[in-house]
Amino acid sequence: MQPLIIDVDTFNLKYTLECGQCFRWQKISNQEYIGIIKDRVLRIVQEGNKLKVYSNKIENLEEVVRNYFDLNTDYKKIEADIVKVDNNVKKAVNNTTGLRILKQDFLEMLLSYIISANNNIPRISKSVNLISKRYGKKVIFENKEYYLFPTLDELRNVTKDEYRECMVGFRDKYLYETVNKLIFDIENNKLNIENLYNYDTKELESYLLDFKGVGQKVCDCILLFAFSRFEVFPIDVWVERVMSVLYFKSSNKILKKKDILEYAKNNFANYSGIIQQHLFYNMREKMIEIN
DNA sequence: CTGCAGGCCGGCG
DNA sequence: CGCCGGCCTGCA
Repeated sequence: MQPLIIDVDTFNLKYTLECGQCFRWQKISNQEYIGIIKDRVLRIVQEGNKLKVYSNKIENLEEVVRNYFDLNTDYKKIEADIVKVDNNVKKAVNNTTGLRILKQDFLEMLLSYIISANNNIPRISKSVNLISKRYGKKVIFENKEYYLFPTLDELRNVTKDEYRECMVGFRDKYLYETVNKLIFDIENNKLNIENLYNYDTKELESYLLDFKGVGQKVCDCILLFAFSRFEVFPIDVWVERVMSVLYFKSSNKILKKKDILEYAKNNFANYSGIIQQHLFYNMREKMIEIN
């Protein structure tokens, strides 16, 4: 088939898909990945400022891709803005320009980041893929099978033990209770998922923190990667490490998450989440030194 | 064999 | 309140 061609600016497919915000994209090469957005499978190739997009489903394809990769937001302007923050940020952003925050599915983010607690990326991917394979719809694309992330309804009758069979370990009960709470809230008119996008960030945060298995870090990841709330700053052990080296090295007192959060709020402000992803990616790929 | 990985919960001081 | 031990699983 003829690919859909999309012109892009300040966009890097590799940095965007490998910065750790998503768990299911398969890497073919540095310029080519296969993954799932909503109800379709896509193979995307980046050639300079062009994306070639192949999919099993053509209708609204450009709109779906533009929305997922947030291509209608002016990242050139955002990056020009955040490089002024300080030299660490400037260096990081220049190394990984075009890294964008995805607009991913809420349910998938909620469950994936619950699974992420005290876990590592290969195992998180494995669990999310198992859950999709067992409960999601099968899609054939280029003669191979793929599985959509299941809907709430498809998860309705899944038991705690069945989650555990997906290798999620002690997080089984959190997934089970979370799915049940979502279904309960919807059926009792306490929740309309579409409406969550209209909540202000504090309101959304307090709703998310009510789920078992969702603490501050998991909550911030959902706010950032599903709801594009760029002002949040998820702090995991890696971010804690890079922040302490870059900004608190001369400090004598014991560093607390609260201190880092306050620093980000004061200095990174409305683009904290984007800066976090650049710093995290740069550190993990050793593009900046942290000793 | 231990230790530990992109935290969270629950119990305790 | 803040602190701390335990936790599935897989890999070093």
